[in-house]
Amino acid sequence: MTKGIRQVQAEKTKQRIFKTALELFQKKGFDHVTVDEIVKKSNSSKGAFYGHFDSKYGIFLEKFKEIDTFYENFAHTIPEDASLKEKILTLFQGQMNYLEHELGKDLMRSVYTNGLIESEDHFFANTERSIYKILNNYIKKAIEQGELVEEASPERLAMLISRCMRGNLYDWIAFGKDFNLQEESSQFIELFMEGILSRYSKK
Amino acid sequence: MTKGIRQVQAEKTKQRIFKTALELFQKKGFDHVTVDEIVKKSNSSKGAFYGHFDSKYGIFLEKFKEIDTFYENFAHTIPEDASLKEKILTLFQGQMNYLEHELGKDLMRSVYTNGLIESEDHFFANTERSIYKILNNYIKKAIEQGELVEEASPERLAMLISRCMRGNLYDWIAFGKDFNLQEESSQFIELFMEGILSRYSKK
DNA sequence: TTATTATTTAGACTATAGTCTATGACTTCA
DNA sequence: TGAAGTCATAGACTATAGTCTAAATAATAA
Repeated sequence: MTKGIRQVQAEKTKQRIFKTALELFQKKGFDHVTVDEIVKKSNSSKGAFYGHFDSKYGIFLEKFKEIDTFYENFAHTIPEDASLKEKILTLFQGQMNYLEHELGKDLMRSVYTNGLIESEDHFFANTERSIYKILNNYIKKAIEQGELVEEASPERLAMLISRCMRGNLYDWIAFGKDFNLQEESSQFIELFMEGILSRYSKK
Repeated sequence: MTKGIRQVQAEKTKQRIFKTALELFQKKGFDHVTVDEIVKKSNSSKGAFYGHFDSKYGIFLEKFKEIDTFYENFAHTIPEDASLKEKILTLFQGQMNYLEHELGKDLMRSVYTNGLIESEDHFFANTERSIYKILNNYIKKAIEQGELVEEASPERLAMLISRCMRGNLYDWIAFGKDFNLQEESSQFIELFMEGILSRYSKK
């Protein structure tokens, strides 16, 4: 079943809006770009814009979804036989590096602001599925291999660990330039993993 | 030096706006109350409103500052001779209980959204001075009494611990009704403290 | 092929946060 | 005591995110 002319046209419009918007955001910062401006520069219209995206934030969310691809690729580069702690530290470093340098603070600010908006579907529950899966697998494997006791709940621990990520990212966005994301989050997760191990490892 | 009629009048106006706004927020939720509505119902004006508050959020921030009083009172109720872990767990519980039941999720949502806005002065650095001081004192005392090694930096650990608070509060706001704030943050901080102790205590 | 329906887009319109300026009333100081 | 300055407030105005309706045209059915 081939795509009709219409769908192709619509997709083109969407991409035009998307690219123009990201360019403008990059150049002037999210808050200094208006929807009217995006629409004008991309030769489209409000109708088209809101037909394709839920909001100005929506543009970012679209971009943010690329993170899933990153996670999946990155997870493959971590050796299977590393310890749970090593795996998670490496994942943290890779993630923070990616978020800081590929996506950037402005985009992350939008993502985190958006996460706070009241809505039925839990934002992070949807957007970060990949990371939960990866964490889950690591923990399950650690239990199977006797690194952690049976009582440790993978879902629960994955949630707590991902919360560490959010805490560090929040502070990075909130505390501004003096905050070294890589350094801070490494230290943080190392302490937290220490706690998990001291509680849940078969000593 | 007594206050002139003007200052008294201005303070009255401010309080009228403040109370009316909080009432309306309570009744209809932050997002469903307009500044025009607040101004009209409080028999004041836009000029007065923005003369007294920076923004609609500003109202909340004003209320949020009361938290300092809470911290100071609460800290006194914790026995001096408790262990560091006990002190911090108790503080967490008290704080989360206060935030959930006294200030409420809507207000906290505003505070956390506001914390993400780009600005020179670090929002949490200013608003949460009290909590840093309290945490700092606890940790210093723990070092003095030999609970923790000398190398532990009170400022650093206080920052990390307060980050745990922010992480849990963020998730509470983001993940909606299924999130038990008390339970979640107790578990979280317990693991984190375990990590701190396993790293920094003179075993 | 023609008629009907659905989709995409244009752009006017609405809602609302925040700005700006004028005004009048207190305060200060000669 | 009155002139000059300052402060608090009113409310019109601006900026901009998001809604709504209609028009154009592709897809589908008869």
